[in-house]
Amino acid sequence: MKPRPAQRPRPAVPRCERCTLHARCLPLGLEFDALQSFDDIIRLPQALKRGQALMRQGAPFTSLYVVRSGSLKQTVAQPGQRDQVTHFHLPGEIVGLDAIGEASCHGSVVALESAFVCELPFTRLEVLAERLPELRGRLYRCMSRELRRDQRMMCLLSGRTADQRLASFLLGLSERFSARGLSPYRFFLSMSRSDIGSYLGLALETVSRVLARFQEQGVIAVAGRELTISDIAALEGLALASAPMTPA
Amino acid sequence: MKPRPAQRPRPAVPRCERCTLHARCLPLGLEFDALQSFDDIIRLPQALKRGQALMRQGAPFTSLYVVRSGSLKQTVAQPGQRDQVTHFHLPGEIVGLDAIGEASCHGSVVALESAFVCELPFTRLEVLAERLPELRGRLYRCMSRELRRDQRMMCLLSGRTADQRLASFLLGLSERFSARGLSPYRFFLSMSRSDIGSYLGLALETVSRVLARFQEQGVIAVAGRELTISDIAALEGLALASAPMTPA
DNA sequence: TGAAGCTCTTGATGCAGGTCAACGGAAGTA
DNA sequence: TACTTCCGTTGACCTGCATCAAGAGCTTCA
Repeated sequence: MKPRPAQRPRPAVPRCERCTLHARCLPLGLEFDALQSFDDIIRLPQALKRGQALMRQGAPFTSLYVVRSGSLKQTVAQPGQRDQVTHFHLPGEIVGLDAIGEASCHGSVVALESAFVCELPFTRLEVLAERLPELRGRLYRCMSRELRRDQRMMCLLSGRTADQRLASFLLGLSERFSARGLSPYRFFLSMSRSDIGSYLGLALETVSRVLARFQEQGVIAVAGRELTISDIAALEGLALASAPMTPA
Repeated sequence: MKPRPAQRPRPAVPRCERCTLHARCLPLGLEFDALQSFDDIIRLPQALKRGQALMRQGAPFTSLYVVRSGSLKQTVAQPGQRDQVTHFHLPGEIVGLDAIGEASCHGSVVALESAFVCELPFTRLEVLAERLPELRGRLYRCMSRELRRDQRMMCLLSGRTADQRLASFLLGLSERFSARGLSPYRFFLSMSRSDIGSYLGLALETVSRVLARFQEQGVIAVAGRELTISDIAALEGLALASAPMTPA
């Protein structure tokens, strides 16, 4: 028998611990030793170029991935329709939770810009979770959070106006960026208007128009894909209020 | 110290095993012994009357529930808007997965008709999952399946016509009933038109009109809440095709 | 340098479905 | 039995957004 090929010399400090995303990532809360074990099962960060696929719908499911930098979109092919964007994945977020227990990937995931991802082979993750209750809990919580996020999305898609959808979308991005230590007011939209439209259930023209209108109203400033939120309170108002709402 | 109050005499055959839903429920695949332990942590089935709440949004989260009979709806309160229906729970389905890792319930869950539910105190479930890898896997898989279901819902809500939404909804119900050994062609809608509308992002009037039209077309027959699918192939067609679609 | 893609914007038009309104039937209740 | 409330249906109207279309920057590549 050959020696285990994946056996790597352990660094003195776990690599995860030195990762800038550590505070936001799956292994958060693991003890030193546990973190070492976790480190051992991670496959070295993979680089993805813009447009490159991380997984393809229907391909065998083997691993979860954590976004380390860059961003990706998840799409599902619709029979007889255009593909639909179901998620945008930002740094620190986990890709593939929706394929657990399935043989194959549920959607395709493509890089929107240059990106790095860490691979977590799922069977090894399961084995590790066997002895690390902390890790198990983290996994459950990640999935549960994802469920809540999807539900919020369902609420958004069901019976909200284009303005509300866009406003919520921008606020959501702002929150996610700021949680990762980036500016909540100024960020880059790595996705196209068409992607945003697909995600929000709007035509790309509508996305463009609404952004233009928000800009006219002085709520945001857009220049191509560079976005600045000028008046976050107003944006929050737009996300909630139906246009001519009579405040109770 | 008092003896453990929850200690009940174990029946010779686990109660779960005798449950008609066993083949569809969480403990599926557990060994005899594991099933006994599982049995031990279940709280006796609770009866709910129509309109009675199983959990309220914001209340402390303590337990998962499995629907044993009847049906429930989950709603989330929207700031300044009408409550929105996010799920219908049928027998064999688990309620509360979206609250795991949270202190409080994410939505309210109300019985749509007389119903029975089994309560699974979550902390005890976690302890049990510690020694039952099978159970852990089941839980992951349930959550993952839920994620996929929500995603399908998001796709449905985003850019599908009222006809497609209704058709998919009815097919989904049909499938879920048939998976539980009930007729896929004839079932009772325990939810109101308004609930369906809220769930599908449509006005209740639209739900009513579309159902009427489906009936005219001979695809279904509706009498109040009694529904019959007369032509399931046609219904599947309606679920997919956009009205004047040019098949590529 | 120009041609061929793109992505994005902006304008004009039409329709699916929301909203308002009125009514009939069923179920609960006094 | 009548009274109230809720639910479902149907009609009329109107609006938000999709769709179609044209053109303007931007890359990319030969």
